[in-house]
Amino acid sequence: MALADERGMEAVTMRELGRRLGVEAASLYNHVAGKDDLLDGIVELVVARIDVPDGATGWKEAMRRRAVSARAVFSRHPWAAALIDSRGRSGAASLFYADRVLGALLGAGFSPADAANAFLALDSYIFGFERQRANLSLDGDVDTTAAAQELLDAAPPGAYPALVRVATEYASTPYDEEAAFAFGLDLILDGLERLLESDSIAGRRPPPAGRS
Amino acid sequence: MALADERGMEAVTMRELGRRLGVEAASLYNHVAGKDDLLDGIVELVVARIDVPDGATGWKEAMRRRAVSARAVFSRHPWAAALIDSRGRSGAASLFYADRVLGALLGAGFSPADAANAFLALDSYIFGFERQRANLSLDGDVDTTAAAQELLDAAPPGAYPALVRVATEYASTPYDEEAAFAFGLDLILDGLERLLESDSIAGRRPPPAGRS
DNA sequence: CGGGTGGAACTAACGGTGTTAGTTTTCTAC
DNA sequence: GTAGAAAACTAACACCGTTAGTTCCACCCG
Repeated sequence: MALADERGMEAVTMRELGRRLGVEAASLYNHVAGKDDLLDGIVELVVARIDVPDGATGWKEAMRRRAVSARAVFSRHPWAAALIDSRGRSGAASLFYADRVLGALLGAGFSPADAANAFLALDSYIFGFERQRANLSLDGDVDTTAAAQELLDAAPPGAYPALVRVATEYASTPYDEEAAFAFGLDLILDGLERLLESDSIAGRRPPPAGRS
Repeated sequence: MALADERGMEAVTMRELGRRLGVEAASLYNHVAGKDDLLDGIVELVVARIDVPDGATGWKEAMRRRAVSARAVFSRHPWAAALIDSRGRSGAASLFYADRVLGALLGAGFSPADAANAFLALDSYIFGFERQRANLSLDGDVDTTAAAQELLDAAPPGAYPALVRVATEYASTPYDEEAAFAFGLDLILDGLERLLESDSIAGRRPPPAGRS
């Protein structure tokens, strides 16, 4: 993880890791089954760092905390989200994580199907947001106003009117990533809350899994 | 793309592609600057296949169409989502795509900041969902009831109660991916609609970018 | 104290990757 | 028919993950 933090994921190679540890690459195979095993271990470590609902706080706050916690982890380790979704998450930490999240949702009154869908929707958003952040801001604090200005300069005069209008906006007022993340997150959380309320009013008729 | 479709992304290598074209690997460099250039080209082709708002249909329907279109493309080319988010999207097709989406949102009355946030939220969800789908169902039609049963068998007896409860549900009734996707999508779209209505009622006071 | 045992390092190599340099073939256009 | 360009070829480089076989060294037991 330290190696990935400092030099990026593409630098974590058996030989480089060995060099880092003062050891030959082949020697690592005494401790790890292979590179896949190594990466799986890293994934487990990362997932274990994400805050997990504790059962005491309400579901909405718990979900929000989980989301911002995941985002904090991904911001500290920009390679983590890409790594996690390039491999399955099937380790103990991942199962524990899923269990706690689903537990919080079931405890709040969601049906099993809705809980699963809510979990999937939230995780899709959280991981998807990170993915977009990672490959448009290139990790690290990019000056978004400068980036917007650059796009304005590079764009052909007539083309992309809407894109230009939005870029103009962000060329003057800086982009607040925290607010952007909260925007979509609250959309989903508020929607889930409304779903929960309408179901409890409707008197426990099993709700359809899909579209309203 | 044909090679990736048939043998997976890890099979698209310079030498294999050359073999496919009856040519040596090094010869490809007469047509492509390098592998990055090649992959960028593939990304452009994929993005160009996603339906783009045409300006005639309402914003909500246009966004939904775009989402299901993207999902259809990703389902035909399971490697595409991972490829796109492993590289930036900066080509002409990507810019065109972004412009059309933002245009539809601006035209519907969203402020530039809200349009950008809505675009980001939707794309985060669309791509994030695909990512999750790809690495838990392993491309192709996995029997989800069997997978759920397998998890039930493998889980330690006492652990993961919530996970087990949800898995039990899906061991009997099969998982409807379409419905699961629509679940989160409608959450976001309905939330955006509500945001739009409340803003237009509130009489054009510039709305905060972030949480409600 | 001495020897055996086992873990963890080493060297060397294999097949595969992207990529480059230099050369040769092939096609097109005058 | 030939000059020149486009695109193929061969050969090689540096790197990757991984394996086989070997050596070293520290610990335990008699």
